[in-house]
Amino acid sequence: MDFLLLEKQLKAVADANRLTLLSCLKNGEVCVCDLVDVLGLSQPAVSQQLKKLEESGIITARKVGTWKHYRLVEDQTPVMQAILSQLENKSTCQCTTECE
Amino acid sequence: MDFLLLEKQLKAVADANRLTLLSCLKNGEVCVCDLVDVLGLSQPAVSQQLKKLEESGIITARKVGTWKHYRLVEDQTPVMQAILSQLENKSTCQCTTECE
DNA sequence: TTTATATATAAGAATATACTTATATTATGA
DNA sequence: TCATAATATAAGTATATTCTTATATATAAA
Repeated sequence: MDFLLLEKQLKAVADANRLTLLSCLKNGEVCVCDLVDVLGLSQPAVSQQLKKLEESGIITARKVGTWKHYRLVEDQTPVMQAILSQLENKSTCQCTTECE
Repeated sequence: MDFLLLEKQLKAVADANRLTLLSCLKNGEVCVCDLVDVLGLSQPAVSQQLKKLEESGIITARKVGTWKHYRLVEDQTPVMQAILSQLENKSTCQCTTECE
């Protein structure tokens, strides 16, 4: 694991809101609108947080109509595996809208 | 591991200079003056970085005369163990001054 | 087409972070 | 006790981060 990727991923997760987002995604895909409800921030703020996690290779997304479903990347680094295993599984923020 | 400690430790390590400091400490105790040489920053800057790592429970120190020797805390969290194991062992920055 | 909905991007402001230089503290040794 | 050395703290500045509101984009549905 290279140093720059390690630093980038650590910066991405070193934030309470983004750790909460990851907790929500432990159970599977969640769409942005549900994550907005969980964090209680504006929609653009959540979108920006998700972008940061995506750009560091921790999460990925697929579009379903106008929705966008984010999920954890399957292949996580050892450090990310350790971090994710410490997060509680927030199944409450499961995708509520009917998903394809 | 509680969420707040996790966030605090992640914030502490999410920085290239502080990751480098941890690399230096993997081999054992190092005094501040040697760490200053490694980072190439001012002495106060390094002192502040060390403080941040100490306050999050990752490193600790002992005084030896006017020197202060920092080292990794023995009992690391699983997340910190994973992070530390990814860092290269920078033995170059071993304490050069004769230590007690 | 037009309208509505979900999400992303842009711009700007508030706050946090990480340096710098100057100074304080503490221990040693002359 | 005075001077020196190692480290810490304080204050200020530059930069980065993280929100907000406004606007753009893309899809779906009327």
